Amino acid sequence: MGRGKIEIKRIENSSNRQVTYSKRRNGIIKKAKEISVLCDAKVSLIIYASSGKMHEYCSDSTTLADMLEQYHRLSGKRLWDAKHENLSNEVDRIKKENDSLQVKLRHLKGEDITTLTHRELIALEDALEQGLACVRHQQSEIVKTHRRNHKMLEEENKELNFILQQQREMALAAENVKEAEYYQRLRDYSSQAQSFPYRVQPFQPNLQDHI
Amino acid sequence: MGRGKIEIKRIENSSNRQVTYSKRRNGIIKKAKEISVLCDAKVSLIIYASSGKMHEYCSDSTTLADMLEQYHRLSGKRLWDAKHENLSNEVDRIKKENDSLQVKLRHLKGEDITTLTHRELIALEDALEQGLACVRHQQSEIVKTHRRNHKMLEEENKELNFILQQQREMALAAENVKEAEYYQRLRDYSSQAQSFPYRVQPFQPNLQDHI
DNA sequence: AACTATTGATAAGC
DNA sequence: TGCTTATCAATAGTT
Repeated sequence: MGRGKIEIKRIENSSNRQVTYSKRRNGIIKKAKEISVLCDAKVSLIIYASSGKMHEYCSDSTTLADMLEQYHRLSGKRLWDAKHENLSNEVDRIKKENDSLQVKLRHLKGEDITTLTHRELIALEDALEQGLACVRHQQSEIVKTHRRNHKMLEEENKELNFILQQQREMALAAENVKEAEYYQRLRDYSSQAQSFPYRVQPFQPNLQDHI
Repeated sequence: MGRGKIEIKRIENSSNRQVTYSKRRNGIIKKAKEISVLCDAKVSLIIYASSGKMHEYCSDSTTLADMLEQYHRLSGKRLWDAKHENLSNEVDRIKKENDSLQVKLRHLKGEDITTLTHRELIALEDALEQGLACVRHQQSEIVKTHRRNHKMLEEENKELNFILQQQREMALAAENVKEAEYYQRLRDYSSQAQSFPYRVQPFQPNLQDHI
């Protein structure tokens, strides 16, 4: 279509090629739009010119990512890079490991063991016994530690009580001293007031008994 | 182009739409091939019909994966990042789950339990005891089954031996009958051959003793 | 980029 | 689907 027929082979004239590219590119994109509207189709179109410039078209109803997702599902071909595939493999690997761990865990809990052989059951029993021994040992360790702590606290308590007692006694002694001084001053005052030479106060031999 | 002009909007008649889709799809793919040859361009075209069927075209000189790689580089848009991130997250999630399972397993085996509280140790002990009970029960079940099977085999064996013995006896009896017949014929012959009125043959009272 | 003669695509019909 | 054909659309070459 055009002023003359053309052979479908590379256009050697660079500017002609460029012009044809531009015209036909628009043509294809228009066609893509039309088919997507007319026929309710999803179209994804990517064109790279030899110059390196890129043009793309994607139906309004979808995205390129969606298209590729569907492509992946329908064709089974993998378009993603190696990294993606590695991740995918890793997920599979870890999932398998997970399953295996879950099975082991269930076996140790005594679940799903009807399919095990006698030999496997014996190994399981051994493992459980050893685990139980360790756990009980640890429990007794904890009890021991608790006891030790308890004893230490008790002793500390005793010591603190002792110190407290000492402090109280010291405070009491100070009080007595003050009291003694008070009476002394009273005596001084009396002797002064009465202008009498001397008078002996009653002695107090056991201060502790007052507490 | 065609017998009449058409409006660019969804074709409601389903079979018309299907026919138009097919024709135009071929048209676009032809155009794509032409531009890629004429203008040295790389073209990638993916079309999904509303029916779900997929058609694709990709220039001979390249692959879809290459095209997307270039797309990635030229547009900067990341088509599979979301997917990638999802996978990455899933890997993390499963790894964590894995770790937790490993820890549980180690605890049940009595390892790494020094950091556990007394309460946790008690729970662990309970779990181990229950597991042990299940495993031992299963072991005894297996032993029971083995015993039962053993007994059955013994009985079957006995029965087979009995049947075999019977067959031997029957075979022996049959053999004796044949032998008796043989001697009878011999007797008959002798008495006939001598054409003598009668002559008593030596009697054989205990045939069995000959065997 | 606009024009247009010409070819190519395709809508309708079978 | 495939074929045909009248008609319209795309575009090659020109300006």
